Amino acid sequence: MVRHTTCIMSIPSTASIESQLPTTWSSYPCPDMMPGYTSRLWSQDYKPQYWSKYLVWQWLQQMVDMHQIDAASIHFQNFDVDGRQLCSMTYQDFTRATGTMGPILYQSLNELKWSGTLTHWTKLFMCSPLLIDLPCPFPEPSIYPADPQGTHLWEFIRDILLNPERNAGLLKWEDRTDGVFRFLKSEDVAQLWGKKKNNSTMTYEKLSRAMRYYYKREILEHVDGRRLVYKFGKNAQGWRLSEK
DNA sequence: GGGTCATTTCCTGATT
DNA sequence: AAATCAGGAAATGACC
Repeated sequence: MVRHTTCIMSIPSTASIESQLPTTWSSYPCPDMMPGYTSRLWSQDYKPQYWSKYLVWQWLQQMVDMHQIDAASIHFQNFDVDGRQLCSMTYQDFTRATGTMGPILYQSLNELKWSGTLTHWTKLFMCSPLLIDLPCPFPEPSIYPADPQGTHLWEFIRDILLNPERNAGLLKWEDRTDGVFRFLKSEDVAQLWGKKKNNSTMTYEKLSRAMRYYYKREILEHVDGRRLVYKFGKNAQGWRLSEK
C-alpha cells in the first residue's frame, strides 16, 4: 500500500497534466511503454474491455493525478484486474474501492466503454510521458488481447482463436467444426506474433510464409481461392470443441 | 561444435 | 494498384 502511494506521489501534483504535455498529439510518438508494441496497434480501437492489467493501472494513475485524489483513499488491491474485469465492476464496486472517487471513475470508464475510437483523452493517458517510468505494482500484463500460450506459430494462432472474448476481432472461425478460420486483422496478428518472438519487424507477409510451410507437415490444410483463410490439418491438435 | 528444427528473411512471379 | 499467395533459397536462433 505504501509503495502504491509513493508511486502516485512521484507525479508532480501541482502542475496540471495538460501543461506538461505536447500539444500536438498526432505528431507525438507514443512511448514504448510495452516494448515491442508498435503505434500501429495503438492506433486501433482500444476500448477498456481489452485493456491489460498494465493499462488498467495506467488509467487509474491518470485519473488519480487528473483529479488530485489522495492516493491513500484508494484500495489499489481492487484494481489488480484486466480490462474485462474492470468493465464488469459495478457502481458500488467503484465506490467501495475508491470512496468519493467512485462515481467519477465509474462515469469516466463508461464513456470510454462506448466510444468507438481512440479518443484524444485515451491517447493522452496512454502516451503520457509522466507515466512511462512508473512501475506497475501488478504482474506483467499478458500479451494483448488473448493470452496465447503455445510456443509455435500454429499454437499461437490456435490459442487466439480459443479465446473469443479476448480475441478482439483478430481472427475468426469460418467453420468451427472443420477448423477453418480467417485472419481479420492480419498485420495486427503479425505484430502480436512479433511481440511474442521479440521481433518488431514481423509482418503478415513473413508470417504467412511460415503458415505455408505448415501445409507440407499437415498442420494446416490448404483452402483454395480464399484469401486469409486457413484450415487446421490432422497434425494440429487442441482446436476442436470435443478435445480438451 | 555440429545438426536439426521451426521459423525468418528475401525474393520472383502469379493471382485476386 | 495493393494485398495476398506460392514456394525456392538461404540465414537465423534455440536447443540438444
